[in-house]
Amino acid sequence: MINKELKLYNTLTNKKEKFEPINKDRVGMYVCGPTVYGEAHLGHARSAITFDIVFRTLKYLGYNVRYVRNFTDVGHLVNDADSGDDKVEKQASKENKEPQEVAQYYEAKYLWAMDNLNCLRPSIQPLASGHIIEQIDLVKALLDKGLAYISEGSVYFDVEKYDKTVKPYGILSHRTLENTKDNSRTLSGQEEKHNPFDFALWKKAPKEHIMKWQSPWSEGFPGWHLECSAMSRKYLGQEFDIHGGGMDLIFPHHDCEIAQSVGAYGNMPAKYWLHNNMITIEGRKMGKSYNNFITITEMFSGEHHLLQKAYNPMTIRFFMLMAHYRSTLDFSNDALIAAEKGLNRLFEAKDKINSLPESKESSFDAKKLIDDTINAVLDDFNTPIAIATLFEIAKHINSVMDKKETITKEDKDFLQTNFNDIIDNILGLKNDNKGNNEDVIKGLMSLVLDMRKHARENKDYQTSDQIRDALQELGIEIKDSKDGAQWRLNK
RNA sequence: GGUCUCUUGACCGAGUGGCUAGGUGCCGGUCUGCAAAACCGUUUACUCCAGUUCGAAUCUGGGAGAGACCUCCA
Repeated sequence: MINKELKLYNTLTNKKEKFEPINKDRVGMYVCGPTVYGEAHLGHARSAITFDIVFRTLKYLGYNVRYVRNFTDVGHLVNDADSGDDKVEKQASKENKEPQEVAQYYEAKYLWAMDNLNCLRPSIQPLASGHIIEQIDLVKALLDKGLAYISEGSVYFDVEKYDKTVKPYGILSHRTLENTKDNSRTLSGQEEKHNPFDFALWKKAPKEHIMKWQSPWSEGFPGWHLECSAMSRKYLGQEFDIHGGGMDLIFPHHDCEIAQSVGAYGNMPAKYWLHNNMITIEGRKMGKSYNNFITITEMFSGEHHLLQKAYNPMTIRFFMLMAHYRSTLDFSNDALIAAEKGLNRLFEAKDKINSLPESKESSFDAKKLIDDTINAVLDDFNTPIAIATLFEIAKHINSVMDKKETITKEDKDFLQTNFNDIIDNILGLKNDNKGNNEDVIKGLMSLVLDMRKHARENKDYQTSDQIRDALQELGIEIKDSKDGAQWRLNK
């Protein structure tokens, strides 16, 4: 264990707090994952990257972390109670596929994208559809406590009763029930509910609904917030350390989760609630509902009208880490390009450490700079400060290389270990600038063949033969024809 | 309408009551046959108004603008 203090901003208290795990060296973290009815976009990436940093930092500190992130493949209603449609199912009928088919497809795509962004896979990635029994049990527990009621085959959470008899509703978003009452929209089809702000725990499925399960109340499906309460409890226990997600989940999602868990089991599910801010695009939140999102696939390929070019995964990751996770981050090509160049500079410095000339003395305090970097990360995951400090170190590395500064062997070894450790393991930035080799080879070949053609036109057969022979050595066969030269790689 | 947040230089983006954040760009330099790359140096700043203070971009009050949540949402 590394004996350093980690501070994190707790939405519950609106304060930065010292992290003290419930168990000495084990940490449980639950993060709300995506609803798998569409492709992952930059917003999903931000959330995944944010909590990847949390995960990596905790591991760096020596904690044994169990990181749980769910896939929501069922149960999120499109439009409150009035339609009863399920997002996954709706998408399925649109694509003429089985709901499970759609969910699995997007689940795989999501994982592919996050793997590329070098996000470590969570320890457990449960599916909502695989935990119907646990969710039914939770509904039962709430009914037993009298905090839920049955209406027309559906079960609703009695928010008012909970608020009066158990705990104030809305403690995470810091709003009062009075406040919520005043502002709840009156939606159609809510006659089943006692109050408009009550939320569904179990919904009776309309006959055309495909995704449905047997329950004591009706053939139906679980309510919007239930899965996270049920699954976090199953894998992390009744009380765990960190619960995370996007800021847009604070209300109602996380407040409902709290109400369900506290109502059923008596205690707060998590101690620390962490929320990442949104990615914006032209000042607006990026999201499906605004139809202004860029998928990660599009980022990698550059095929989107707002993209000037393709961006590689590490550029995207670095771009996100250059802003603090609790600030909104505005998407722009300029910022991405700036990130790309900056990251390369950092990688170049990293590669140089090994070949630095050693001296008797160091002209700068490597230990302090590394300390500053780590302390920045430990101060509520302040990656922008950490990165700024890494750039400072990079500048020193370059200066030593230019013989304007000096470094001892000891400091050099220290940097080699720690600079790399921070970049590789804490920030999770890896230098895999392999790029698209095929395009490069094609370009190179047309260039080489062009030069050979010129040589032949000038009757410089010595050069043209030299090119052909050298290519032959590399396993590239040249075939001259009337229409020019063709080539083939014999491997 | 209610609750809350934000407003920093050409762009992105940190931050603290007093000391140049950092990146990208621009400009200058080193290097170079020329160029590019690389490296070094430099430059422009805190939405407006009033107040507290020896001193505020940072605290307080007010104005303007933007955004988030209040409905599924990372």
